[in-house]
Amino acid sequence: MNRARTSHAKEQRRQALLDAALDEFFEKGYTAARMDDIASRAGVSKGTVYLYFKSKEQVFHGLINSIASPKIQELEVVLHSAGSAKEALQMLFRIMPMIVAHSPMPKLAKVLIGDCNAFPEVVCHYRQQVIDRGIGAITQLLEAGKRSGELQVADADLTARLVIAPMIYAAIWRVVFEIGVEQPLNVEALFELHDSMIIKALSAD
Amino acid sequence: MNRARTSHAKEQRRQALLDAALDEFFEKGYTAARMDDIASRAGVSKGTVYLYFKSKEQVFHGLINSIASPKIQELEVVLHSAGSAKEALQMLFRIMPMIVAHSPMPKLAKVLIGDCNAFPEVVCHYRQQVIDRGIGAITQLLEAGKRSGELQVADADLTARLVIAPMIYAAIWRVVFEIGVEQPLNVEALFELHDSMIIKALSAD
Amino acid sequence: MNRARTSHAKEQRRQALLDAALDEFFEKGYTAARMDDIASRAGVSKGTVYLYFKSKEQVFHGLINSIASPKIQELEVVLHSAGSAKEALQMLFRIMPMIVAHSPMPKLAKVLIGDCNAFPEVVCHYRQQVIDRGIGAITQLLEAGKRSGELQVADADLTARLVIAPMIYAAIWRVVFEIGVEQPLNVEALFELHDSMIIKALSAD
Amino acid sequence: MNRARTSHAKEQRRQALLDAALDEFFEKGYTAARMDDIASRAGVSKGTVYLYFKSKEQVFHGLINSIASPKIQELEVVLHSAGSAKEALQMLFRIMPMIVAHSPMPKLAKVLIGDCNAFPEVVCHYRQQVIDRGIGAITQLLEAGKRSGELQVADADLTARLVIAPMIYAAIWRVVFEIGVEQPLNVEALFELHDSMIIKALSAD
DNA sequence: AATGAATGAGCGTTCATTCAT
DNA sequence: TATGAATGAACGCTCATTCAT
Repeated sequence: MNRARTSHAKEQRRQALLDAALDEFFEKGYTAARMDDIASRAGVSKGTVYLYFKSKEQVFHGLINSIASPKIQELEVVLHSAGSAKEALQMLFRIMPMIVAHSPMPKLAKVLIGDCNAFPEVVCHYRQQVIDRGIGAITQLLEAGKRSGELQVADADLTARLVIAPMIYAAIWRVVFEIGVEQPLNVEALFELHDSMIIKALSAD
Repeated sequence: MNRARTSHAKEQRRQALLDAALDEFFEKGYTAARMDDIASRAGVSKGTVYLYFKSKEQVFHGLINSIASPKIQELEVVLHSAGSAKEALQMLFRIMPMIVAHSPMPKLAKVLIGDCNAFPEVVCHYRQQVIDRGIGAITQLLEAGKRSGELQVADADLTARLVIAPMIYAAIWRVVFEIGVEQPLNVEALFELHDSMIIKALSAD
Repeated sequence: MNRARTSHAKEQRRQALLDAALDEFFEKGYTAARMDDIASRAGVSKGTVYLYFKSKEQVFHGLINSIASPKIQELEVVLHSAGSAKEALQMLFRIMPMIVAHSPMPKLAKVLIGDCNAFPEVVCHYRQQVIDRGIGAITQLLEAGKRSGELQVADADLTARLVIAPMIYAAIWRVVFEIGVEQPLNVEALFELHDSMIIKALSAD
Repeated sequence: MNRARTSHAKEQRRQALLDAALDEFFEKGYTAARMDDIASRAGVSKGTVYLYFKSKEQVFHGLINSIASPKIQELEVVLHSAGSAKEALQMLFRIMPMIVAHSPMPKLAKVLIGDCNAFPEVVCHYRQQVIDRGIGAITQLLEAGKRSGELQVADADLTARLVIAPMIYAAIWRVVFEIGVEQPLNVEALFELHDSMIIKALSAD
């Protein structure tokens, strides 16, 4: 492979390595993934990986950090831009299938679940920076809906969890059960249904 | 360790090894789990494991088989014993928190998710014998409720998935985010809420 | 297996173990042969072998000792019973194919060759008690024939070696190259030819 | 150990490993030989062996292939270059002691004999490519001598075997009985004697 | 005397990491 | 910066040996 001289080229190569790492970690899990395979998937040789990451563990940390944070900020912005709570929920239910079907989130989730015990700090950090903030944003919108009388919400935090549960379910389903399967889960329809059921369940009588 | 001479004692030891294996696989993942550690967790020496299982892979298969199938049969029986669809759902929502909090299912799920790519046949078999049957049973009860006019169900299969989604969510949550955390998720309350929201969402207007 | 109470029964079982050991050592070599397999081939359990032999090494030694010595004494007797040197040689050439085709010698030779470096004392002992005595006996008969003018012998020791060389060749051939081969070496014919050629080569002009 | 960078240096290192392997297999047998010992005898570490050979078995195959074939072609050429059958035989009897005393053949033969049952395909291949061709070449020269009236040959194939038998004998003798022995077999004299006896035995009356 | 469950040292093999070029 | 040969710790698995019954 020709050399990455500029800092831009280096950043690109670093990203290529992270992409390769995600795929390898996803397919094999952290322990079974081989540095060699990450390297060749990124089109470089084994030693090169160590120019960009100090160790396999650092590749993992780099991977988590590169994916985690940005998405949540987007989410927070989107939810705050909605006029009403129901509108915000509907935006959410339109975003969710996109995340499940067209983002690296399911792969990352699989990796995190599989290797969570090997990286408790990562899990902790991830929970605080991603999960808690995500659930927090939804909790807030539910409480706003409750205050405005728009929604009937008994426990906003638990309700937020029920709101995102199908996303977790669908993400897991995709990465675990849809490897080489002909009939994939209809994610769009699932979230449309979820939308209508949640709206009905939270509507004032 | 004293010897297992009767076939009963041997079966007990086999089970002790499977228990140890579940914990090790759960904590480290299949690849990172060491046969040595499984052995000492079960209180025997390395070589002894191989008296009960031909290989690490066979330990894994033994583990999956020992946990998977029986539970689902129970579920099917329970659901069919209910008088009405709503009653059946309520039984389901009382069972779910038990499964999440007091069965090996969450640990097993974590293992399966983490190592699904290493054992596609296991995943396939598990899906057919456990997942599809579980979702199938719920789908049937929803359709029965629909036929009797008790429930409003647009798509029974997708609805069944939304019914179980919080169980997947809660199971994952427990094993991933509640390692050494002081404030655990209130699973009971979550499923009570899920119960009331699902019932409301499926009720005739 | 029922117990061997009398010392005769014990001796029989010991012999059964040695027979099994010869076959196992022959088929796998000393290192690759498993005590377990020797035991089951003899129809007893693993632990029983250790009632008759202190260790795997002792099984090997027991095996060598049980086969080696007696045969050579027979040979010495036979050769001394002959009227003339040529007669003695002819007896020898009739015995040789029997040894090659119908005695455990080829198997034993294969084992000894394969594991000679692991058991230098055994090899040394075997050479002194079997090989040197065998070659010595033939050397003596050749020298007797030379003294009587019956044979032309330049170097009796080397000639003795040329006399037995085809037996070594045939023994090796059988155990190495005739495993599952349809057309075996015609040992009888080989030694008839050897007989005639040696006689002609050693005859006075 | 410094690195083998050029393909020439790598070929050299591969050869060094094969040399080490021959010695280890010869001394301990295939099963008892340790990859570690092969490595250190070649001056490299354990892992390095696996850069050159996929497995212990492949080391064995590599060893057989590296030694077997070339020698026989030489032999065929040499025998065909002789003016007469007797001349050819004499050349053969001058080559034989060289092979026994100064080639790896005796060591290789010992290894092959000791582990023939573990590698039946190797034995089969070796027999066809080396043994049968070697015996075939000698058979042909004997038949040529017979046709020209130079030699009296009853059965060319069996005679060829008697011609080479002392080489097998001497090779075995060397590797089995001359480990740490002061008085080695006089191989030169043995083959001189064999020469004269064979010539006499095959001469027309 | 016989069994076979248990042990643990030992070996083949893998792979993260290093480093000379 | 990039390479890939070399290393050696680590792990799955085997099997000679022990010992309680």
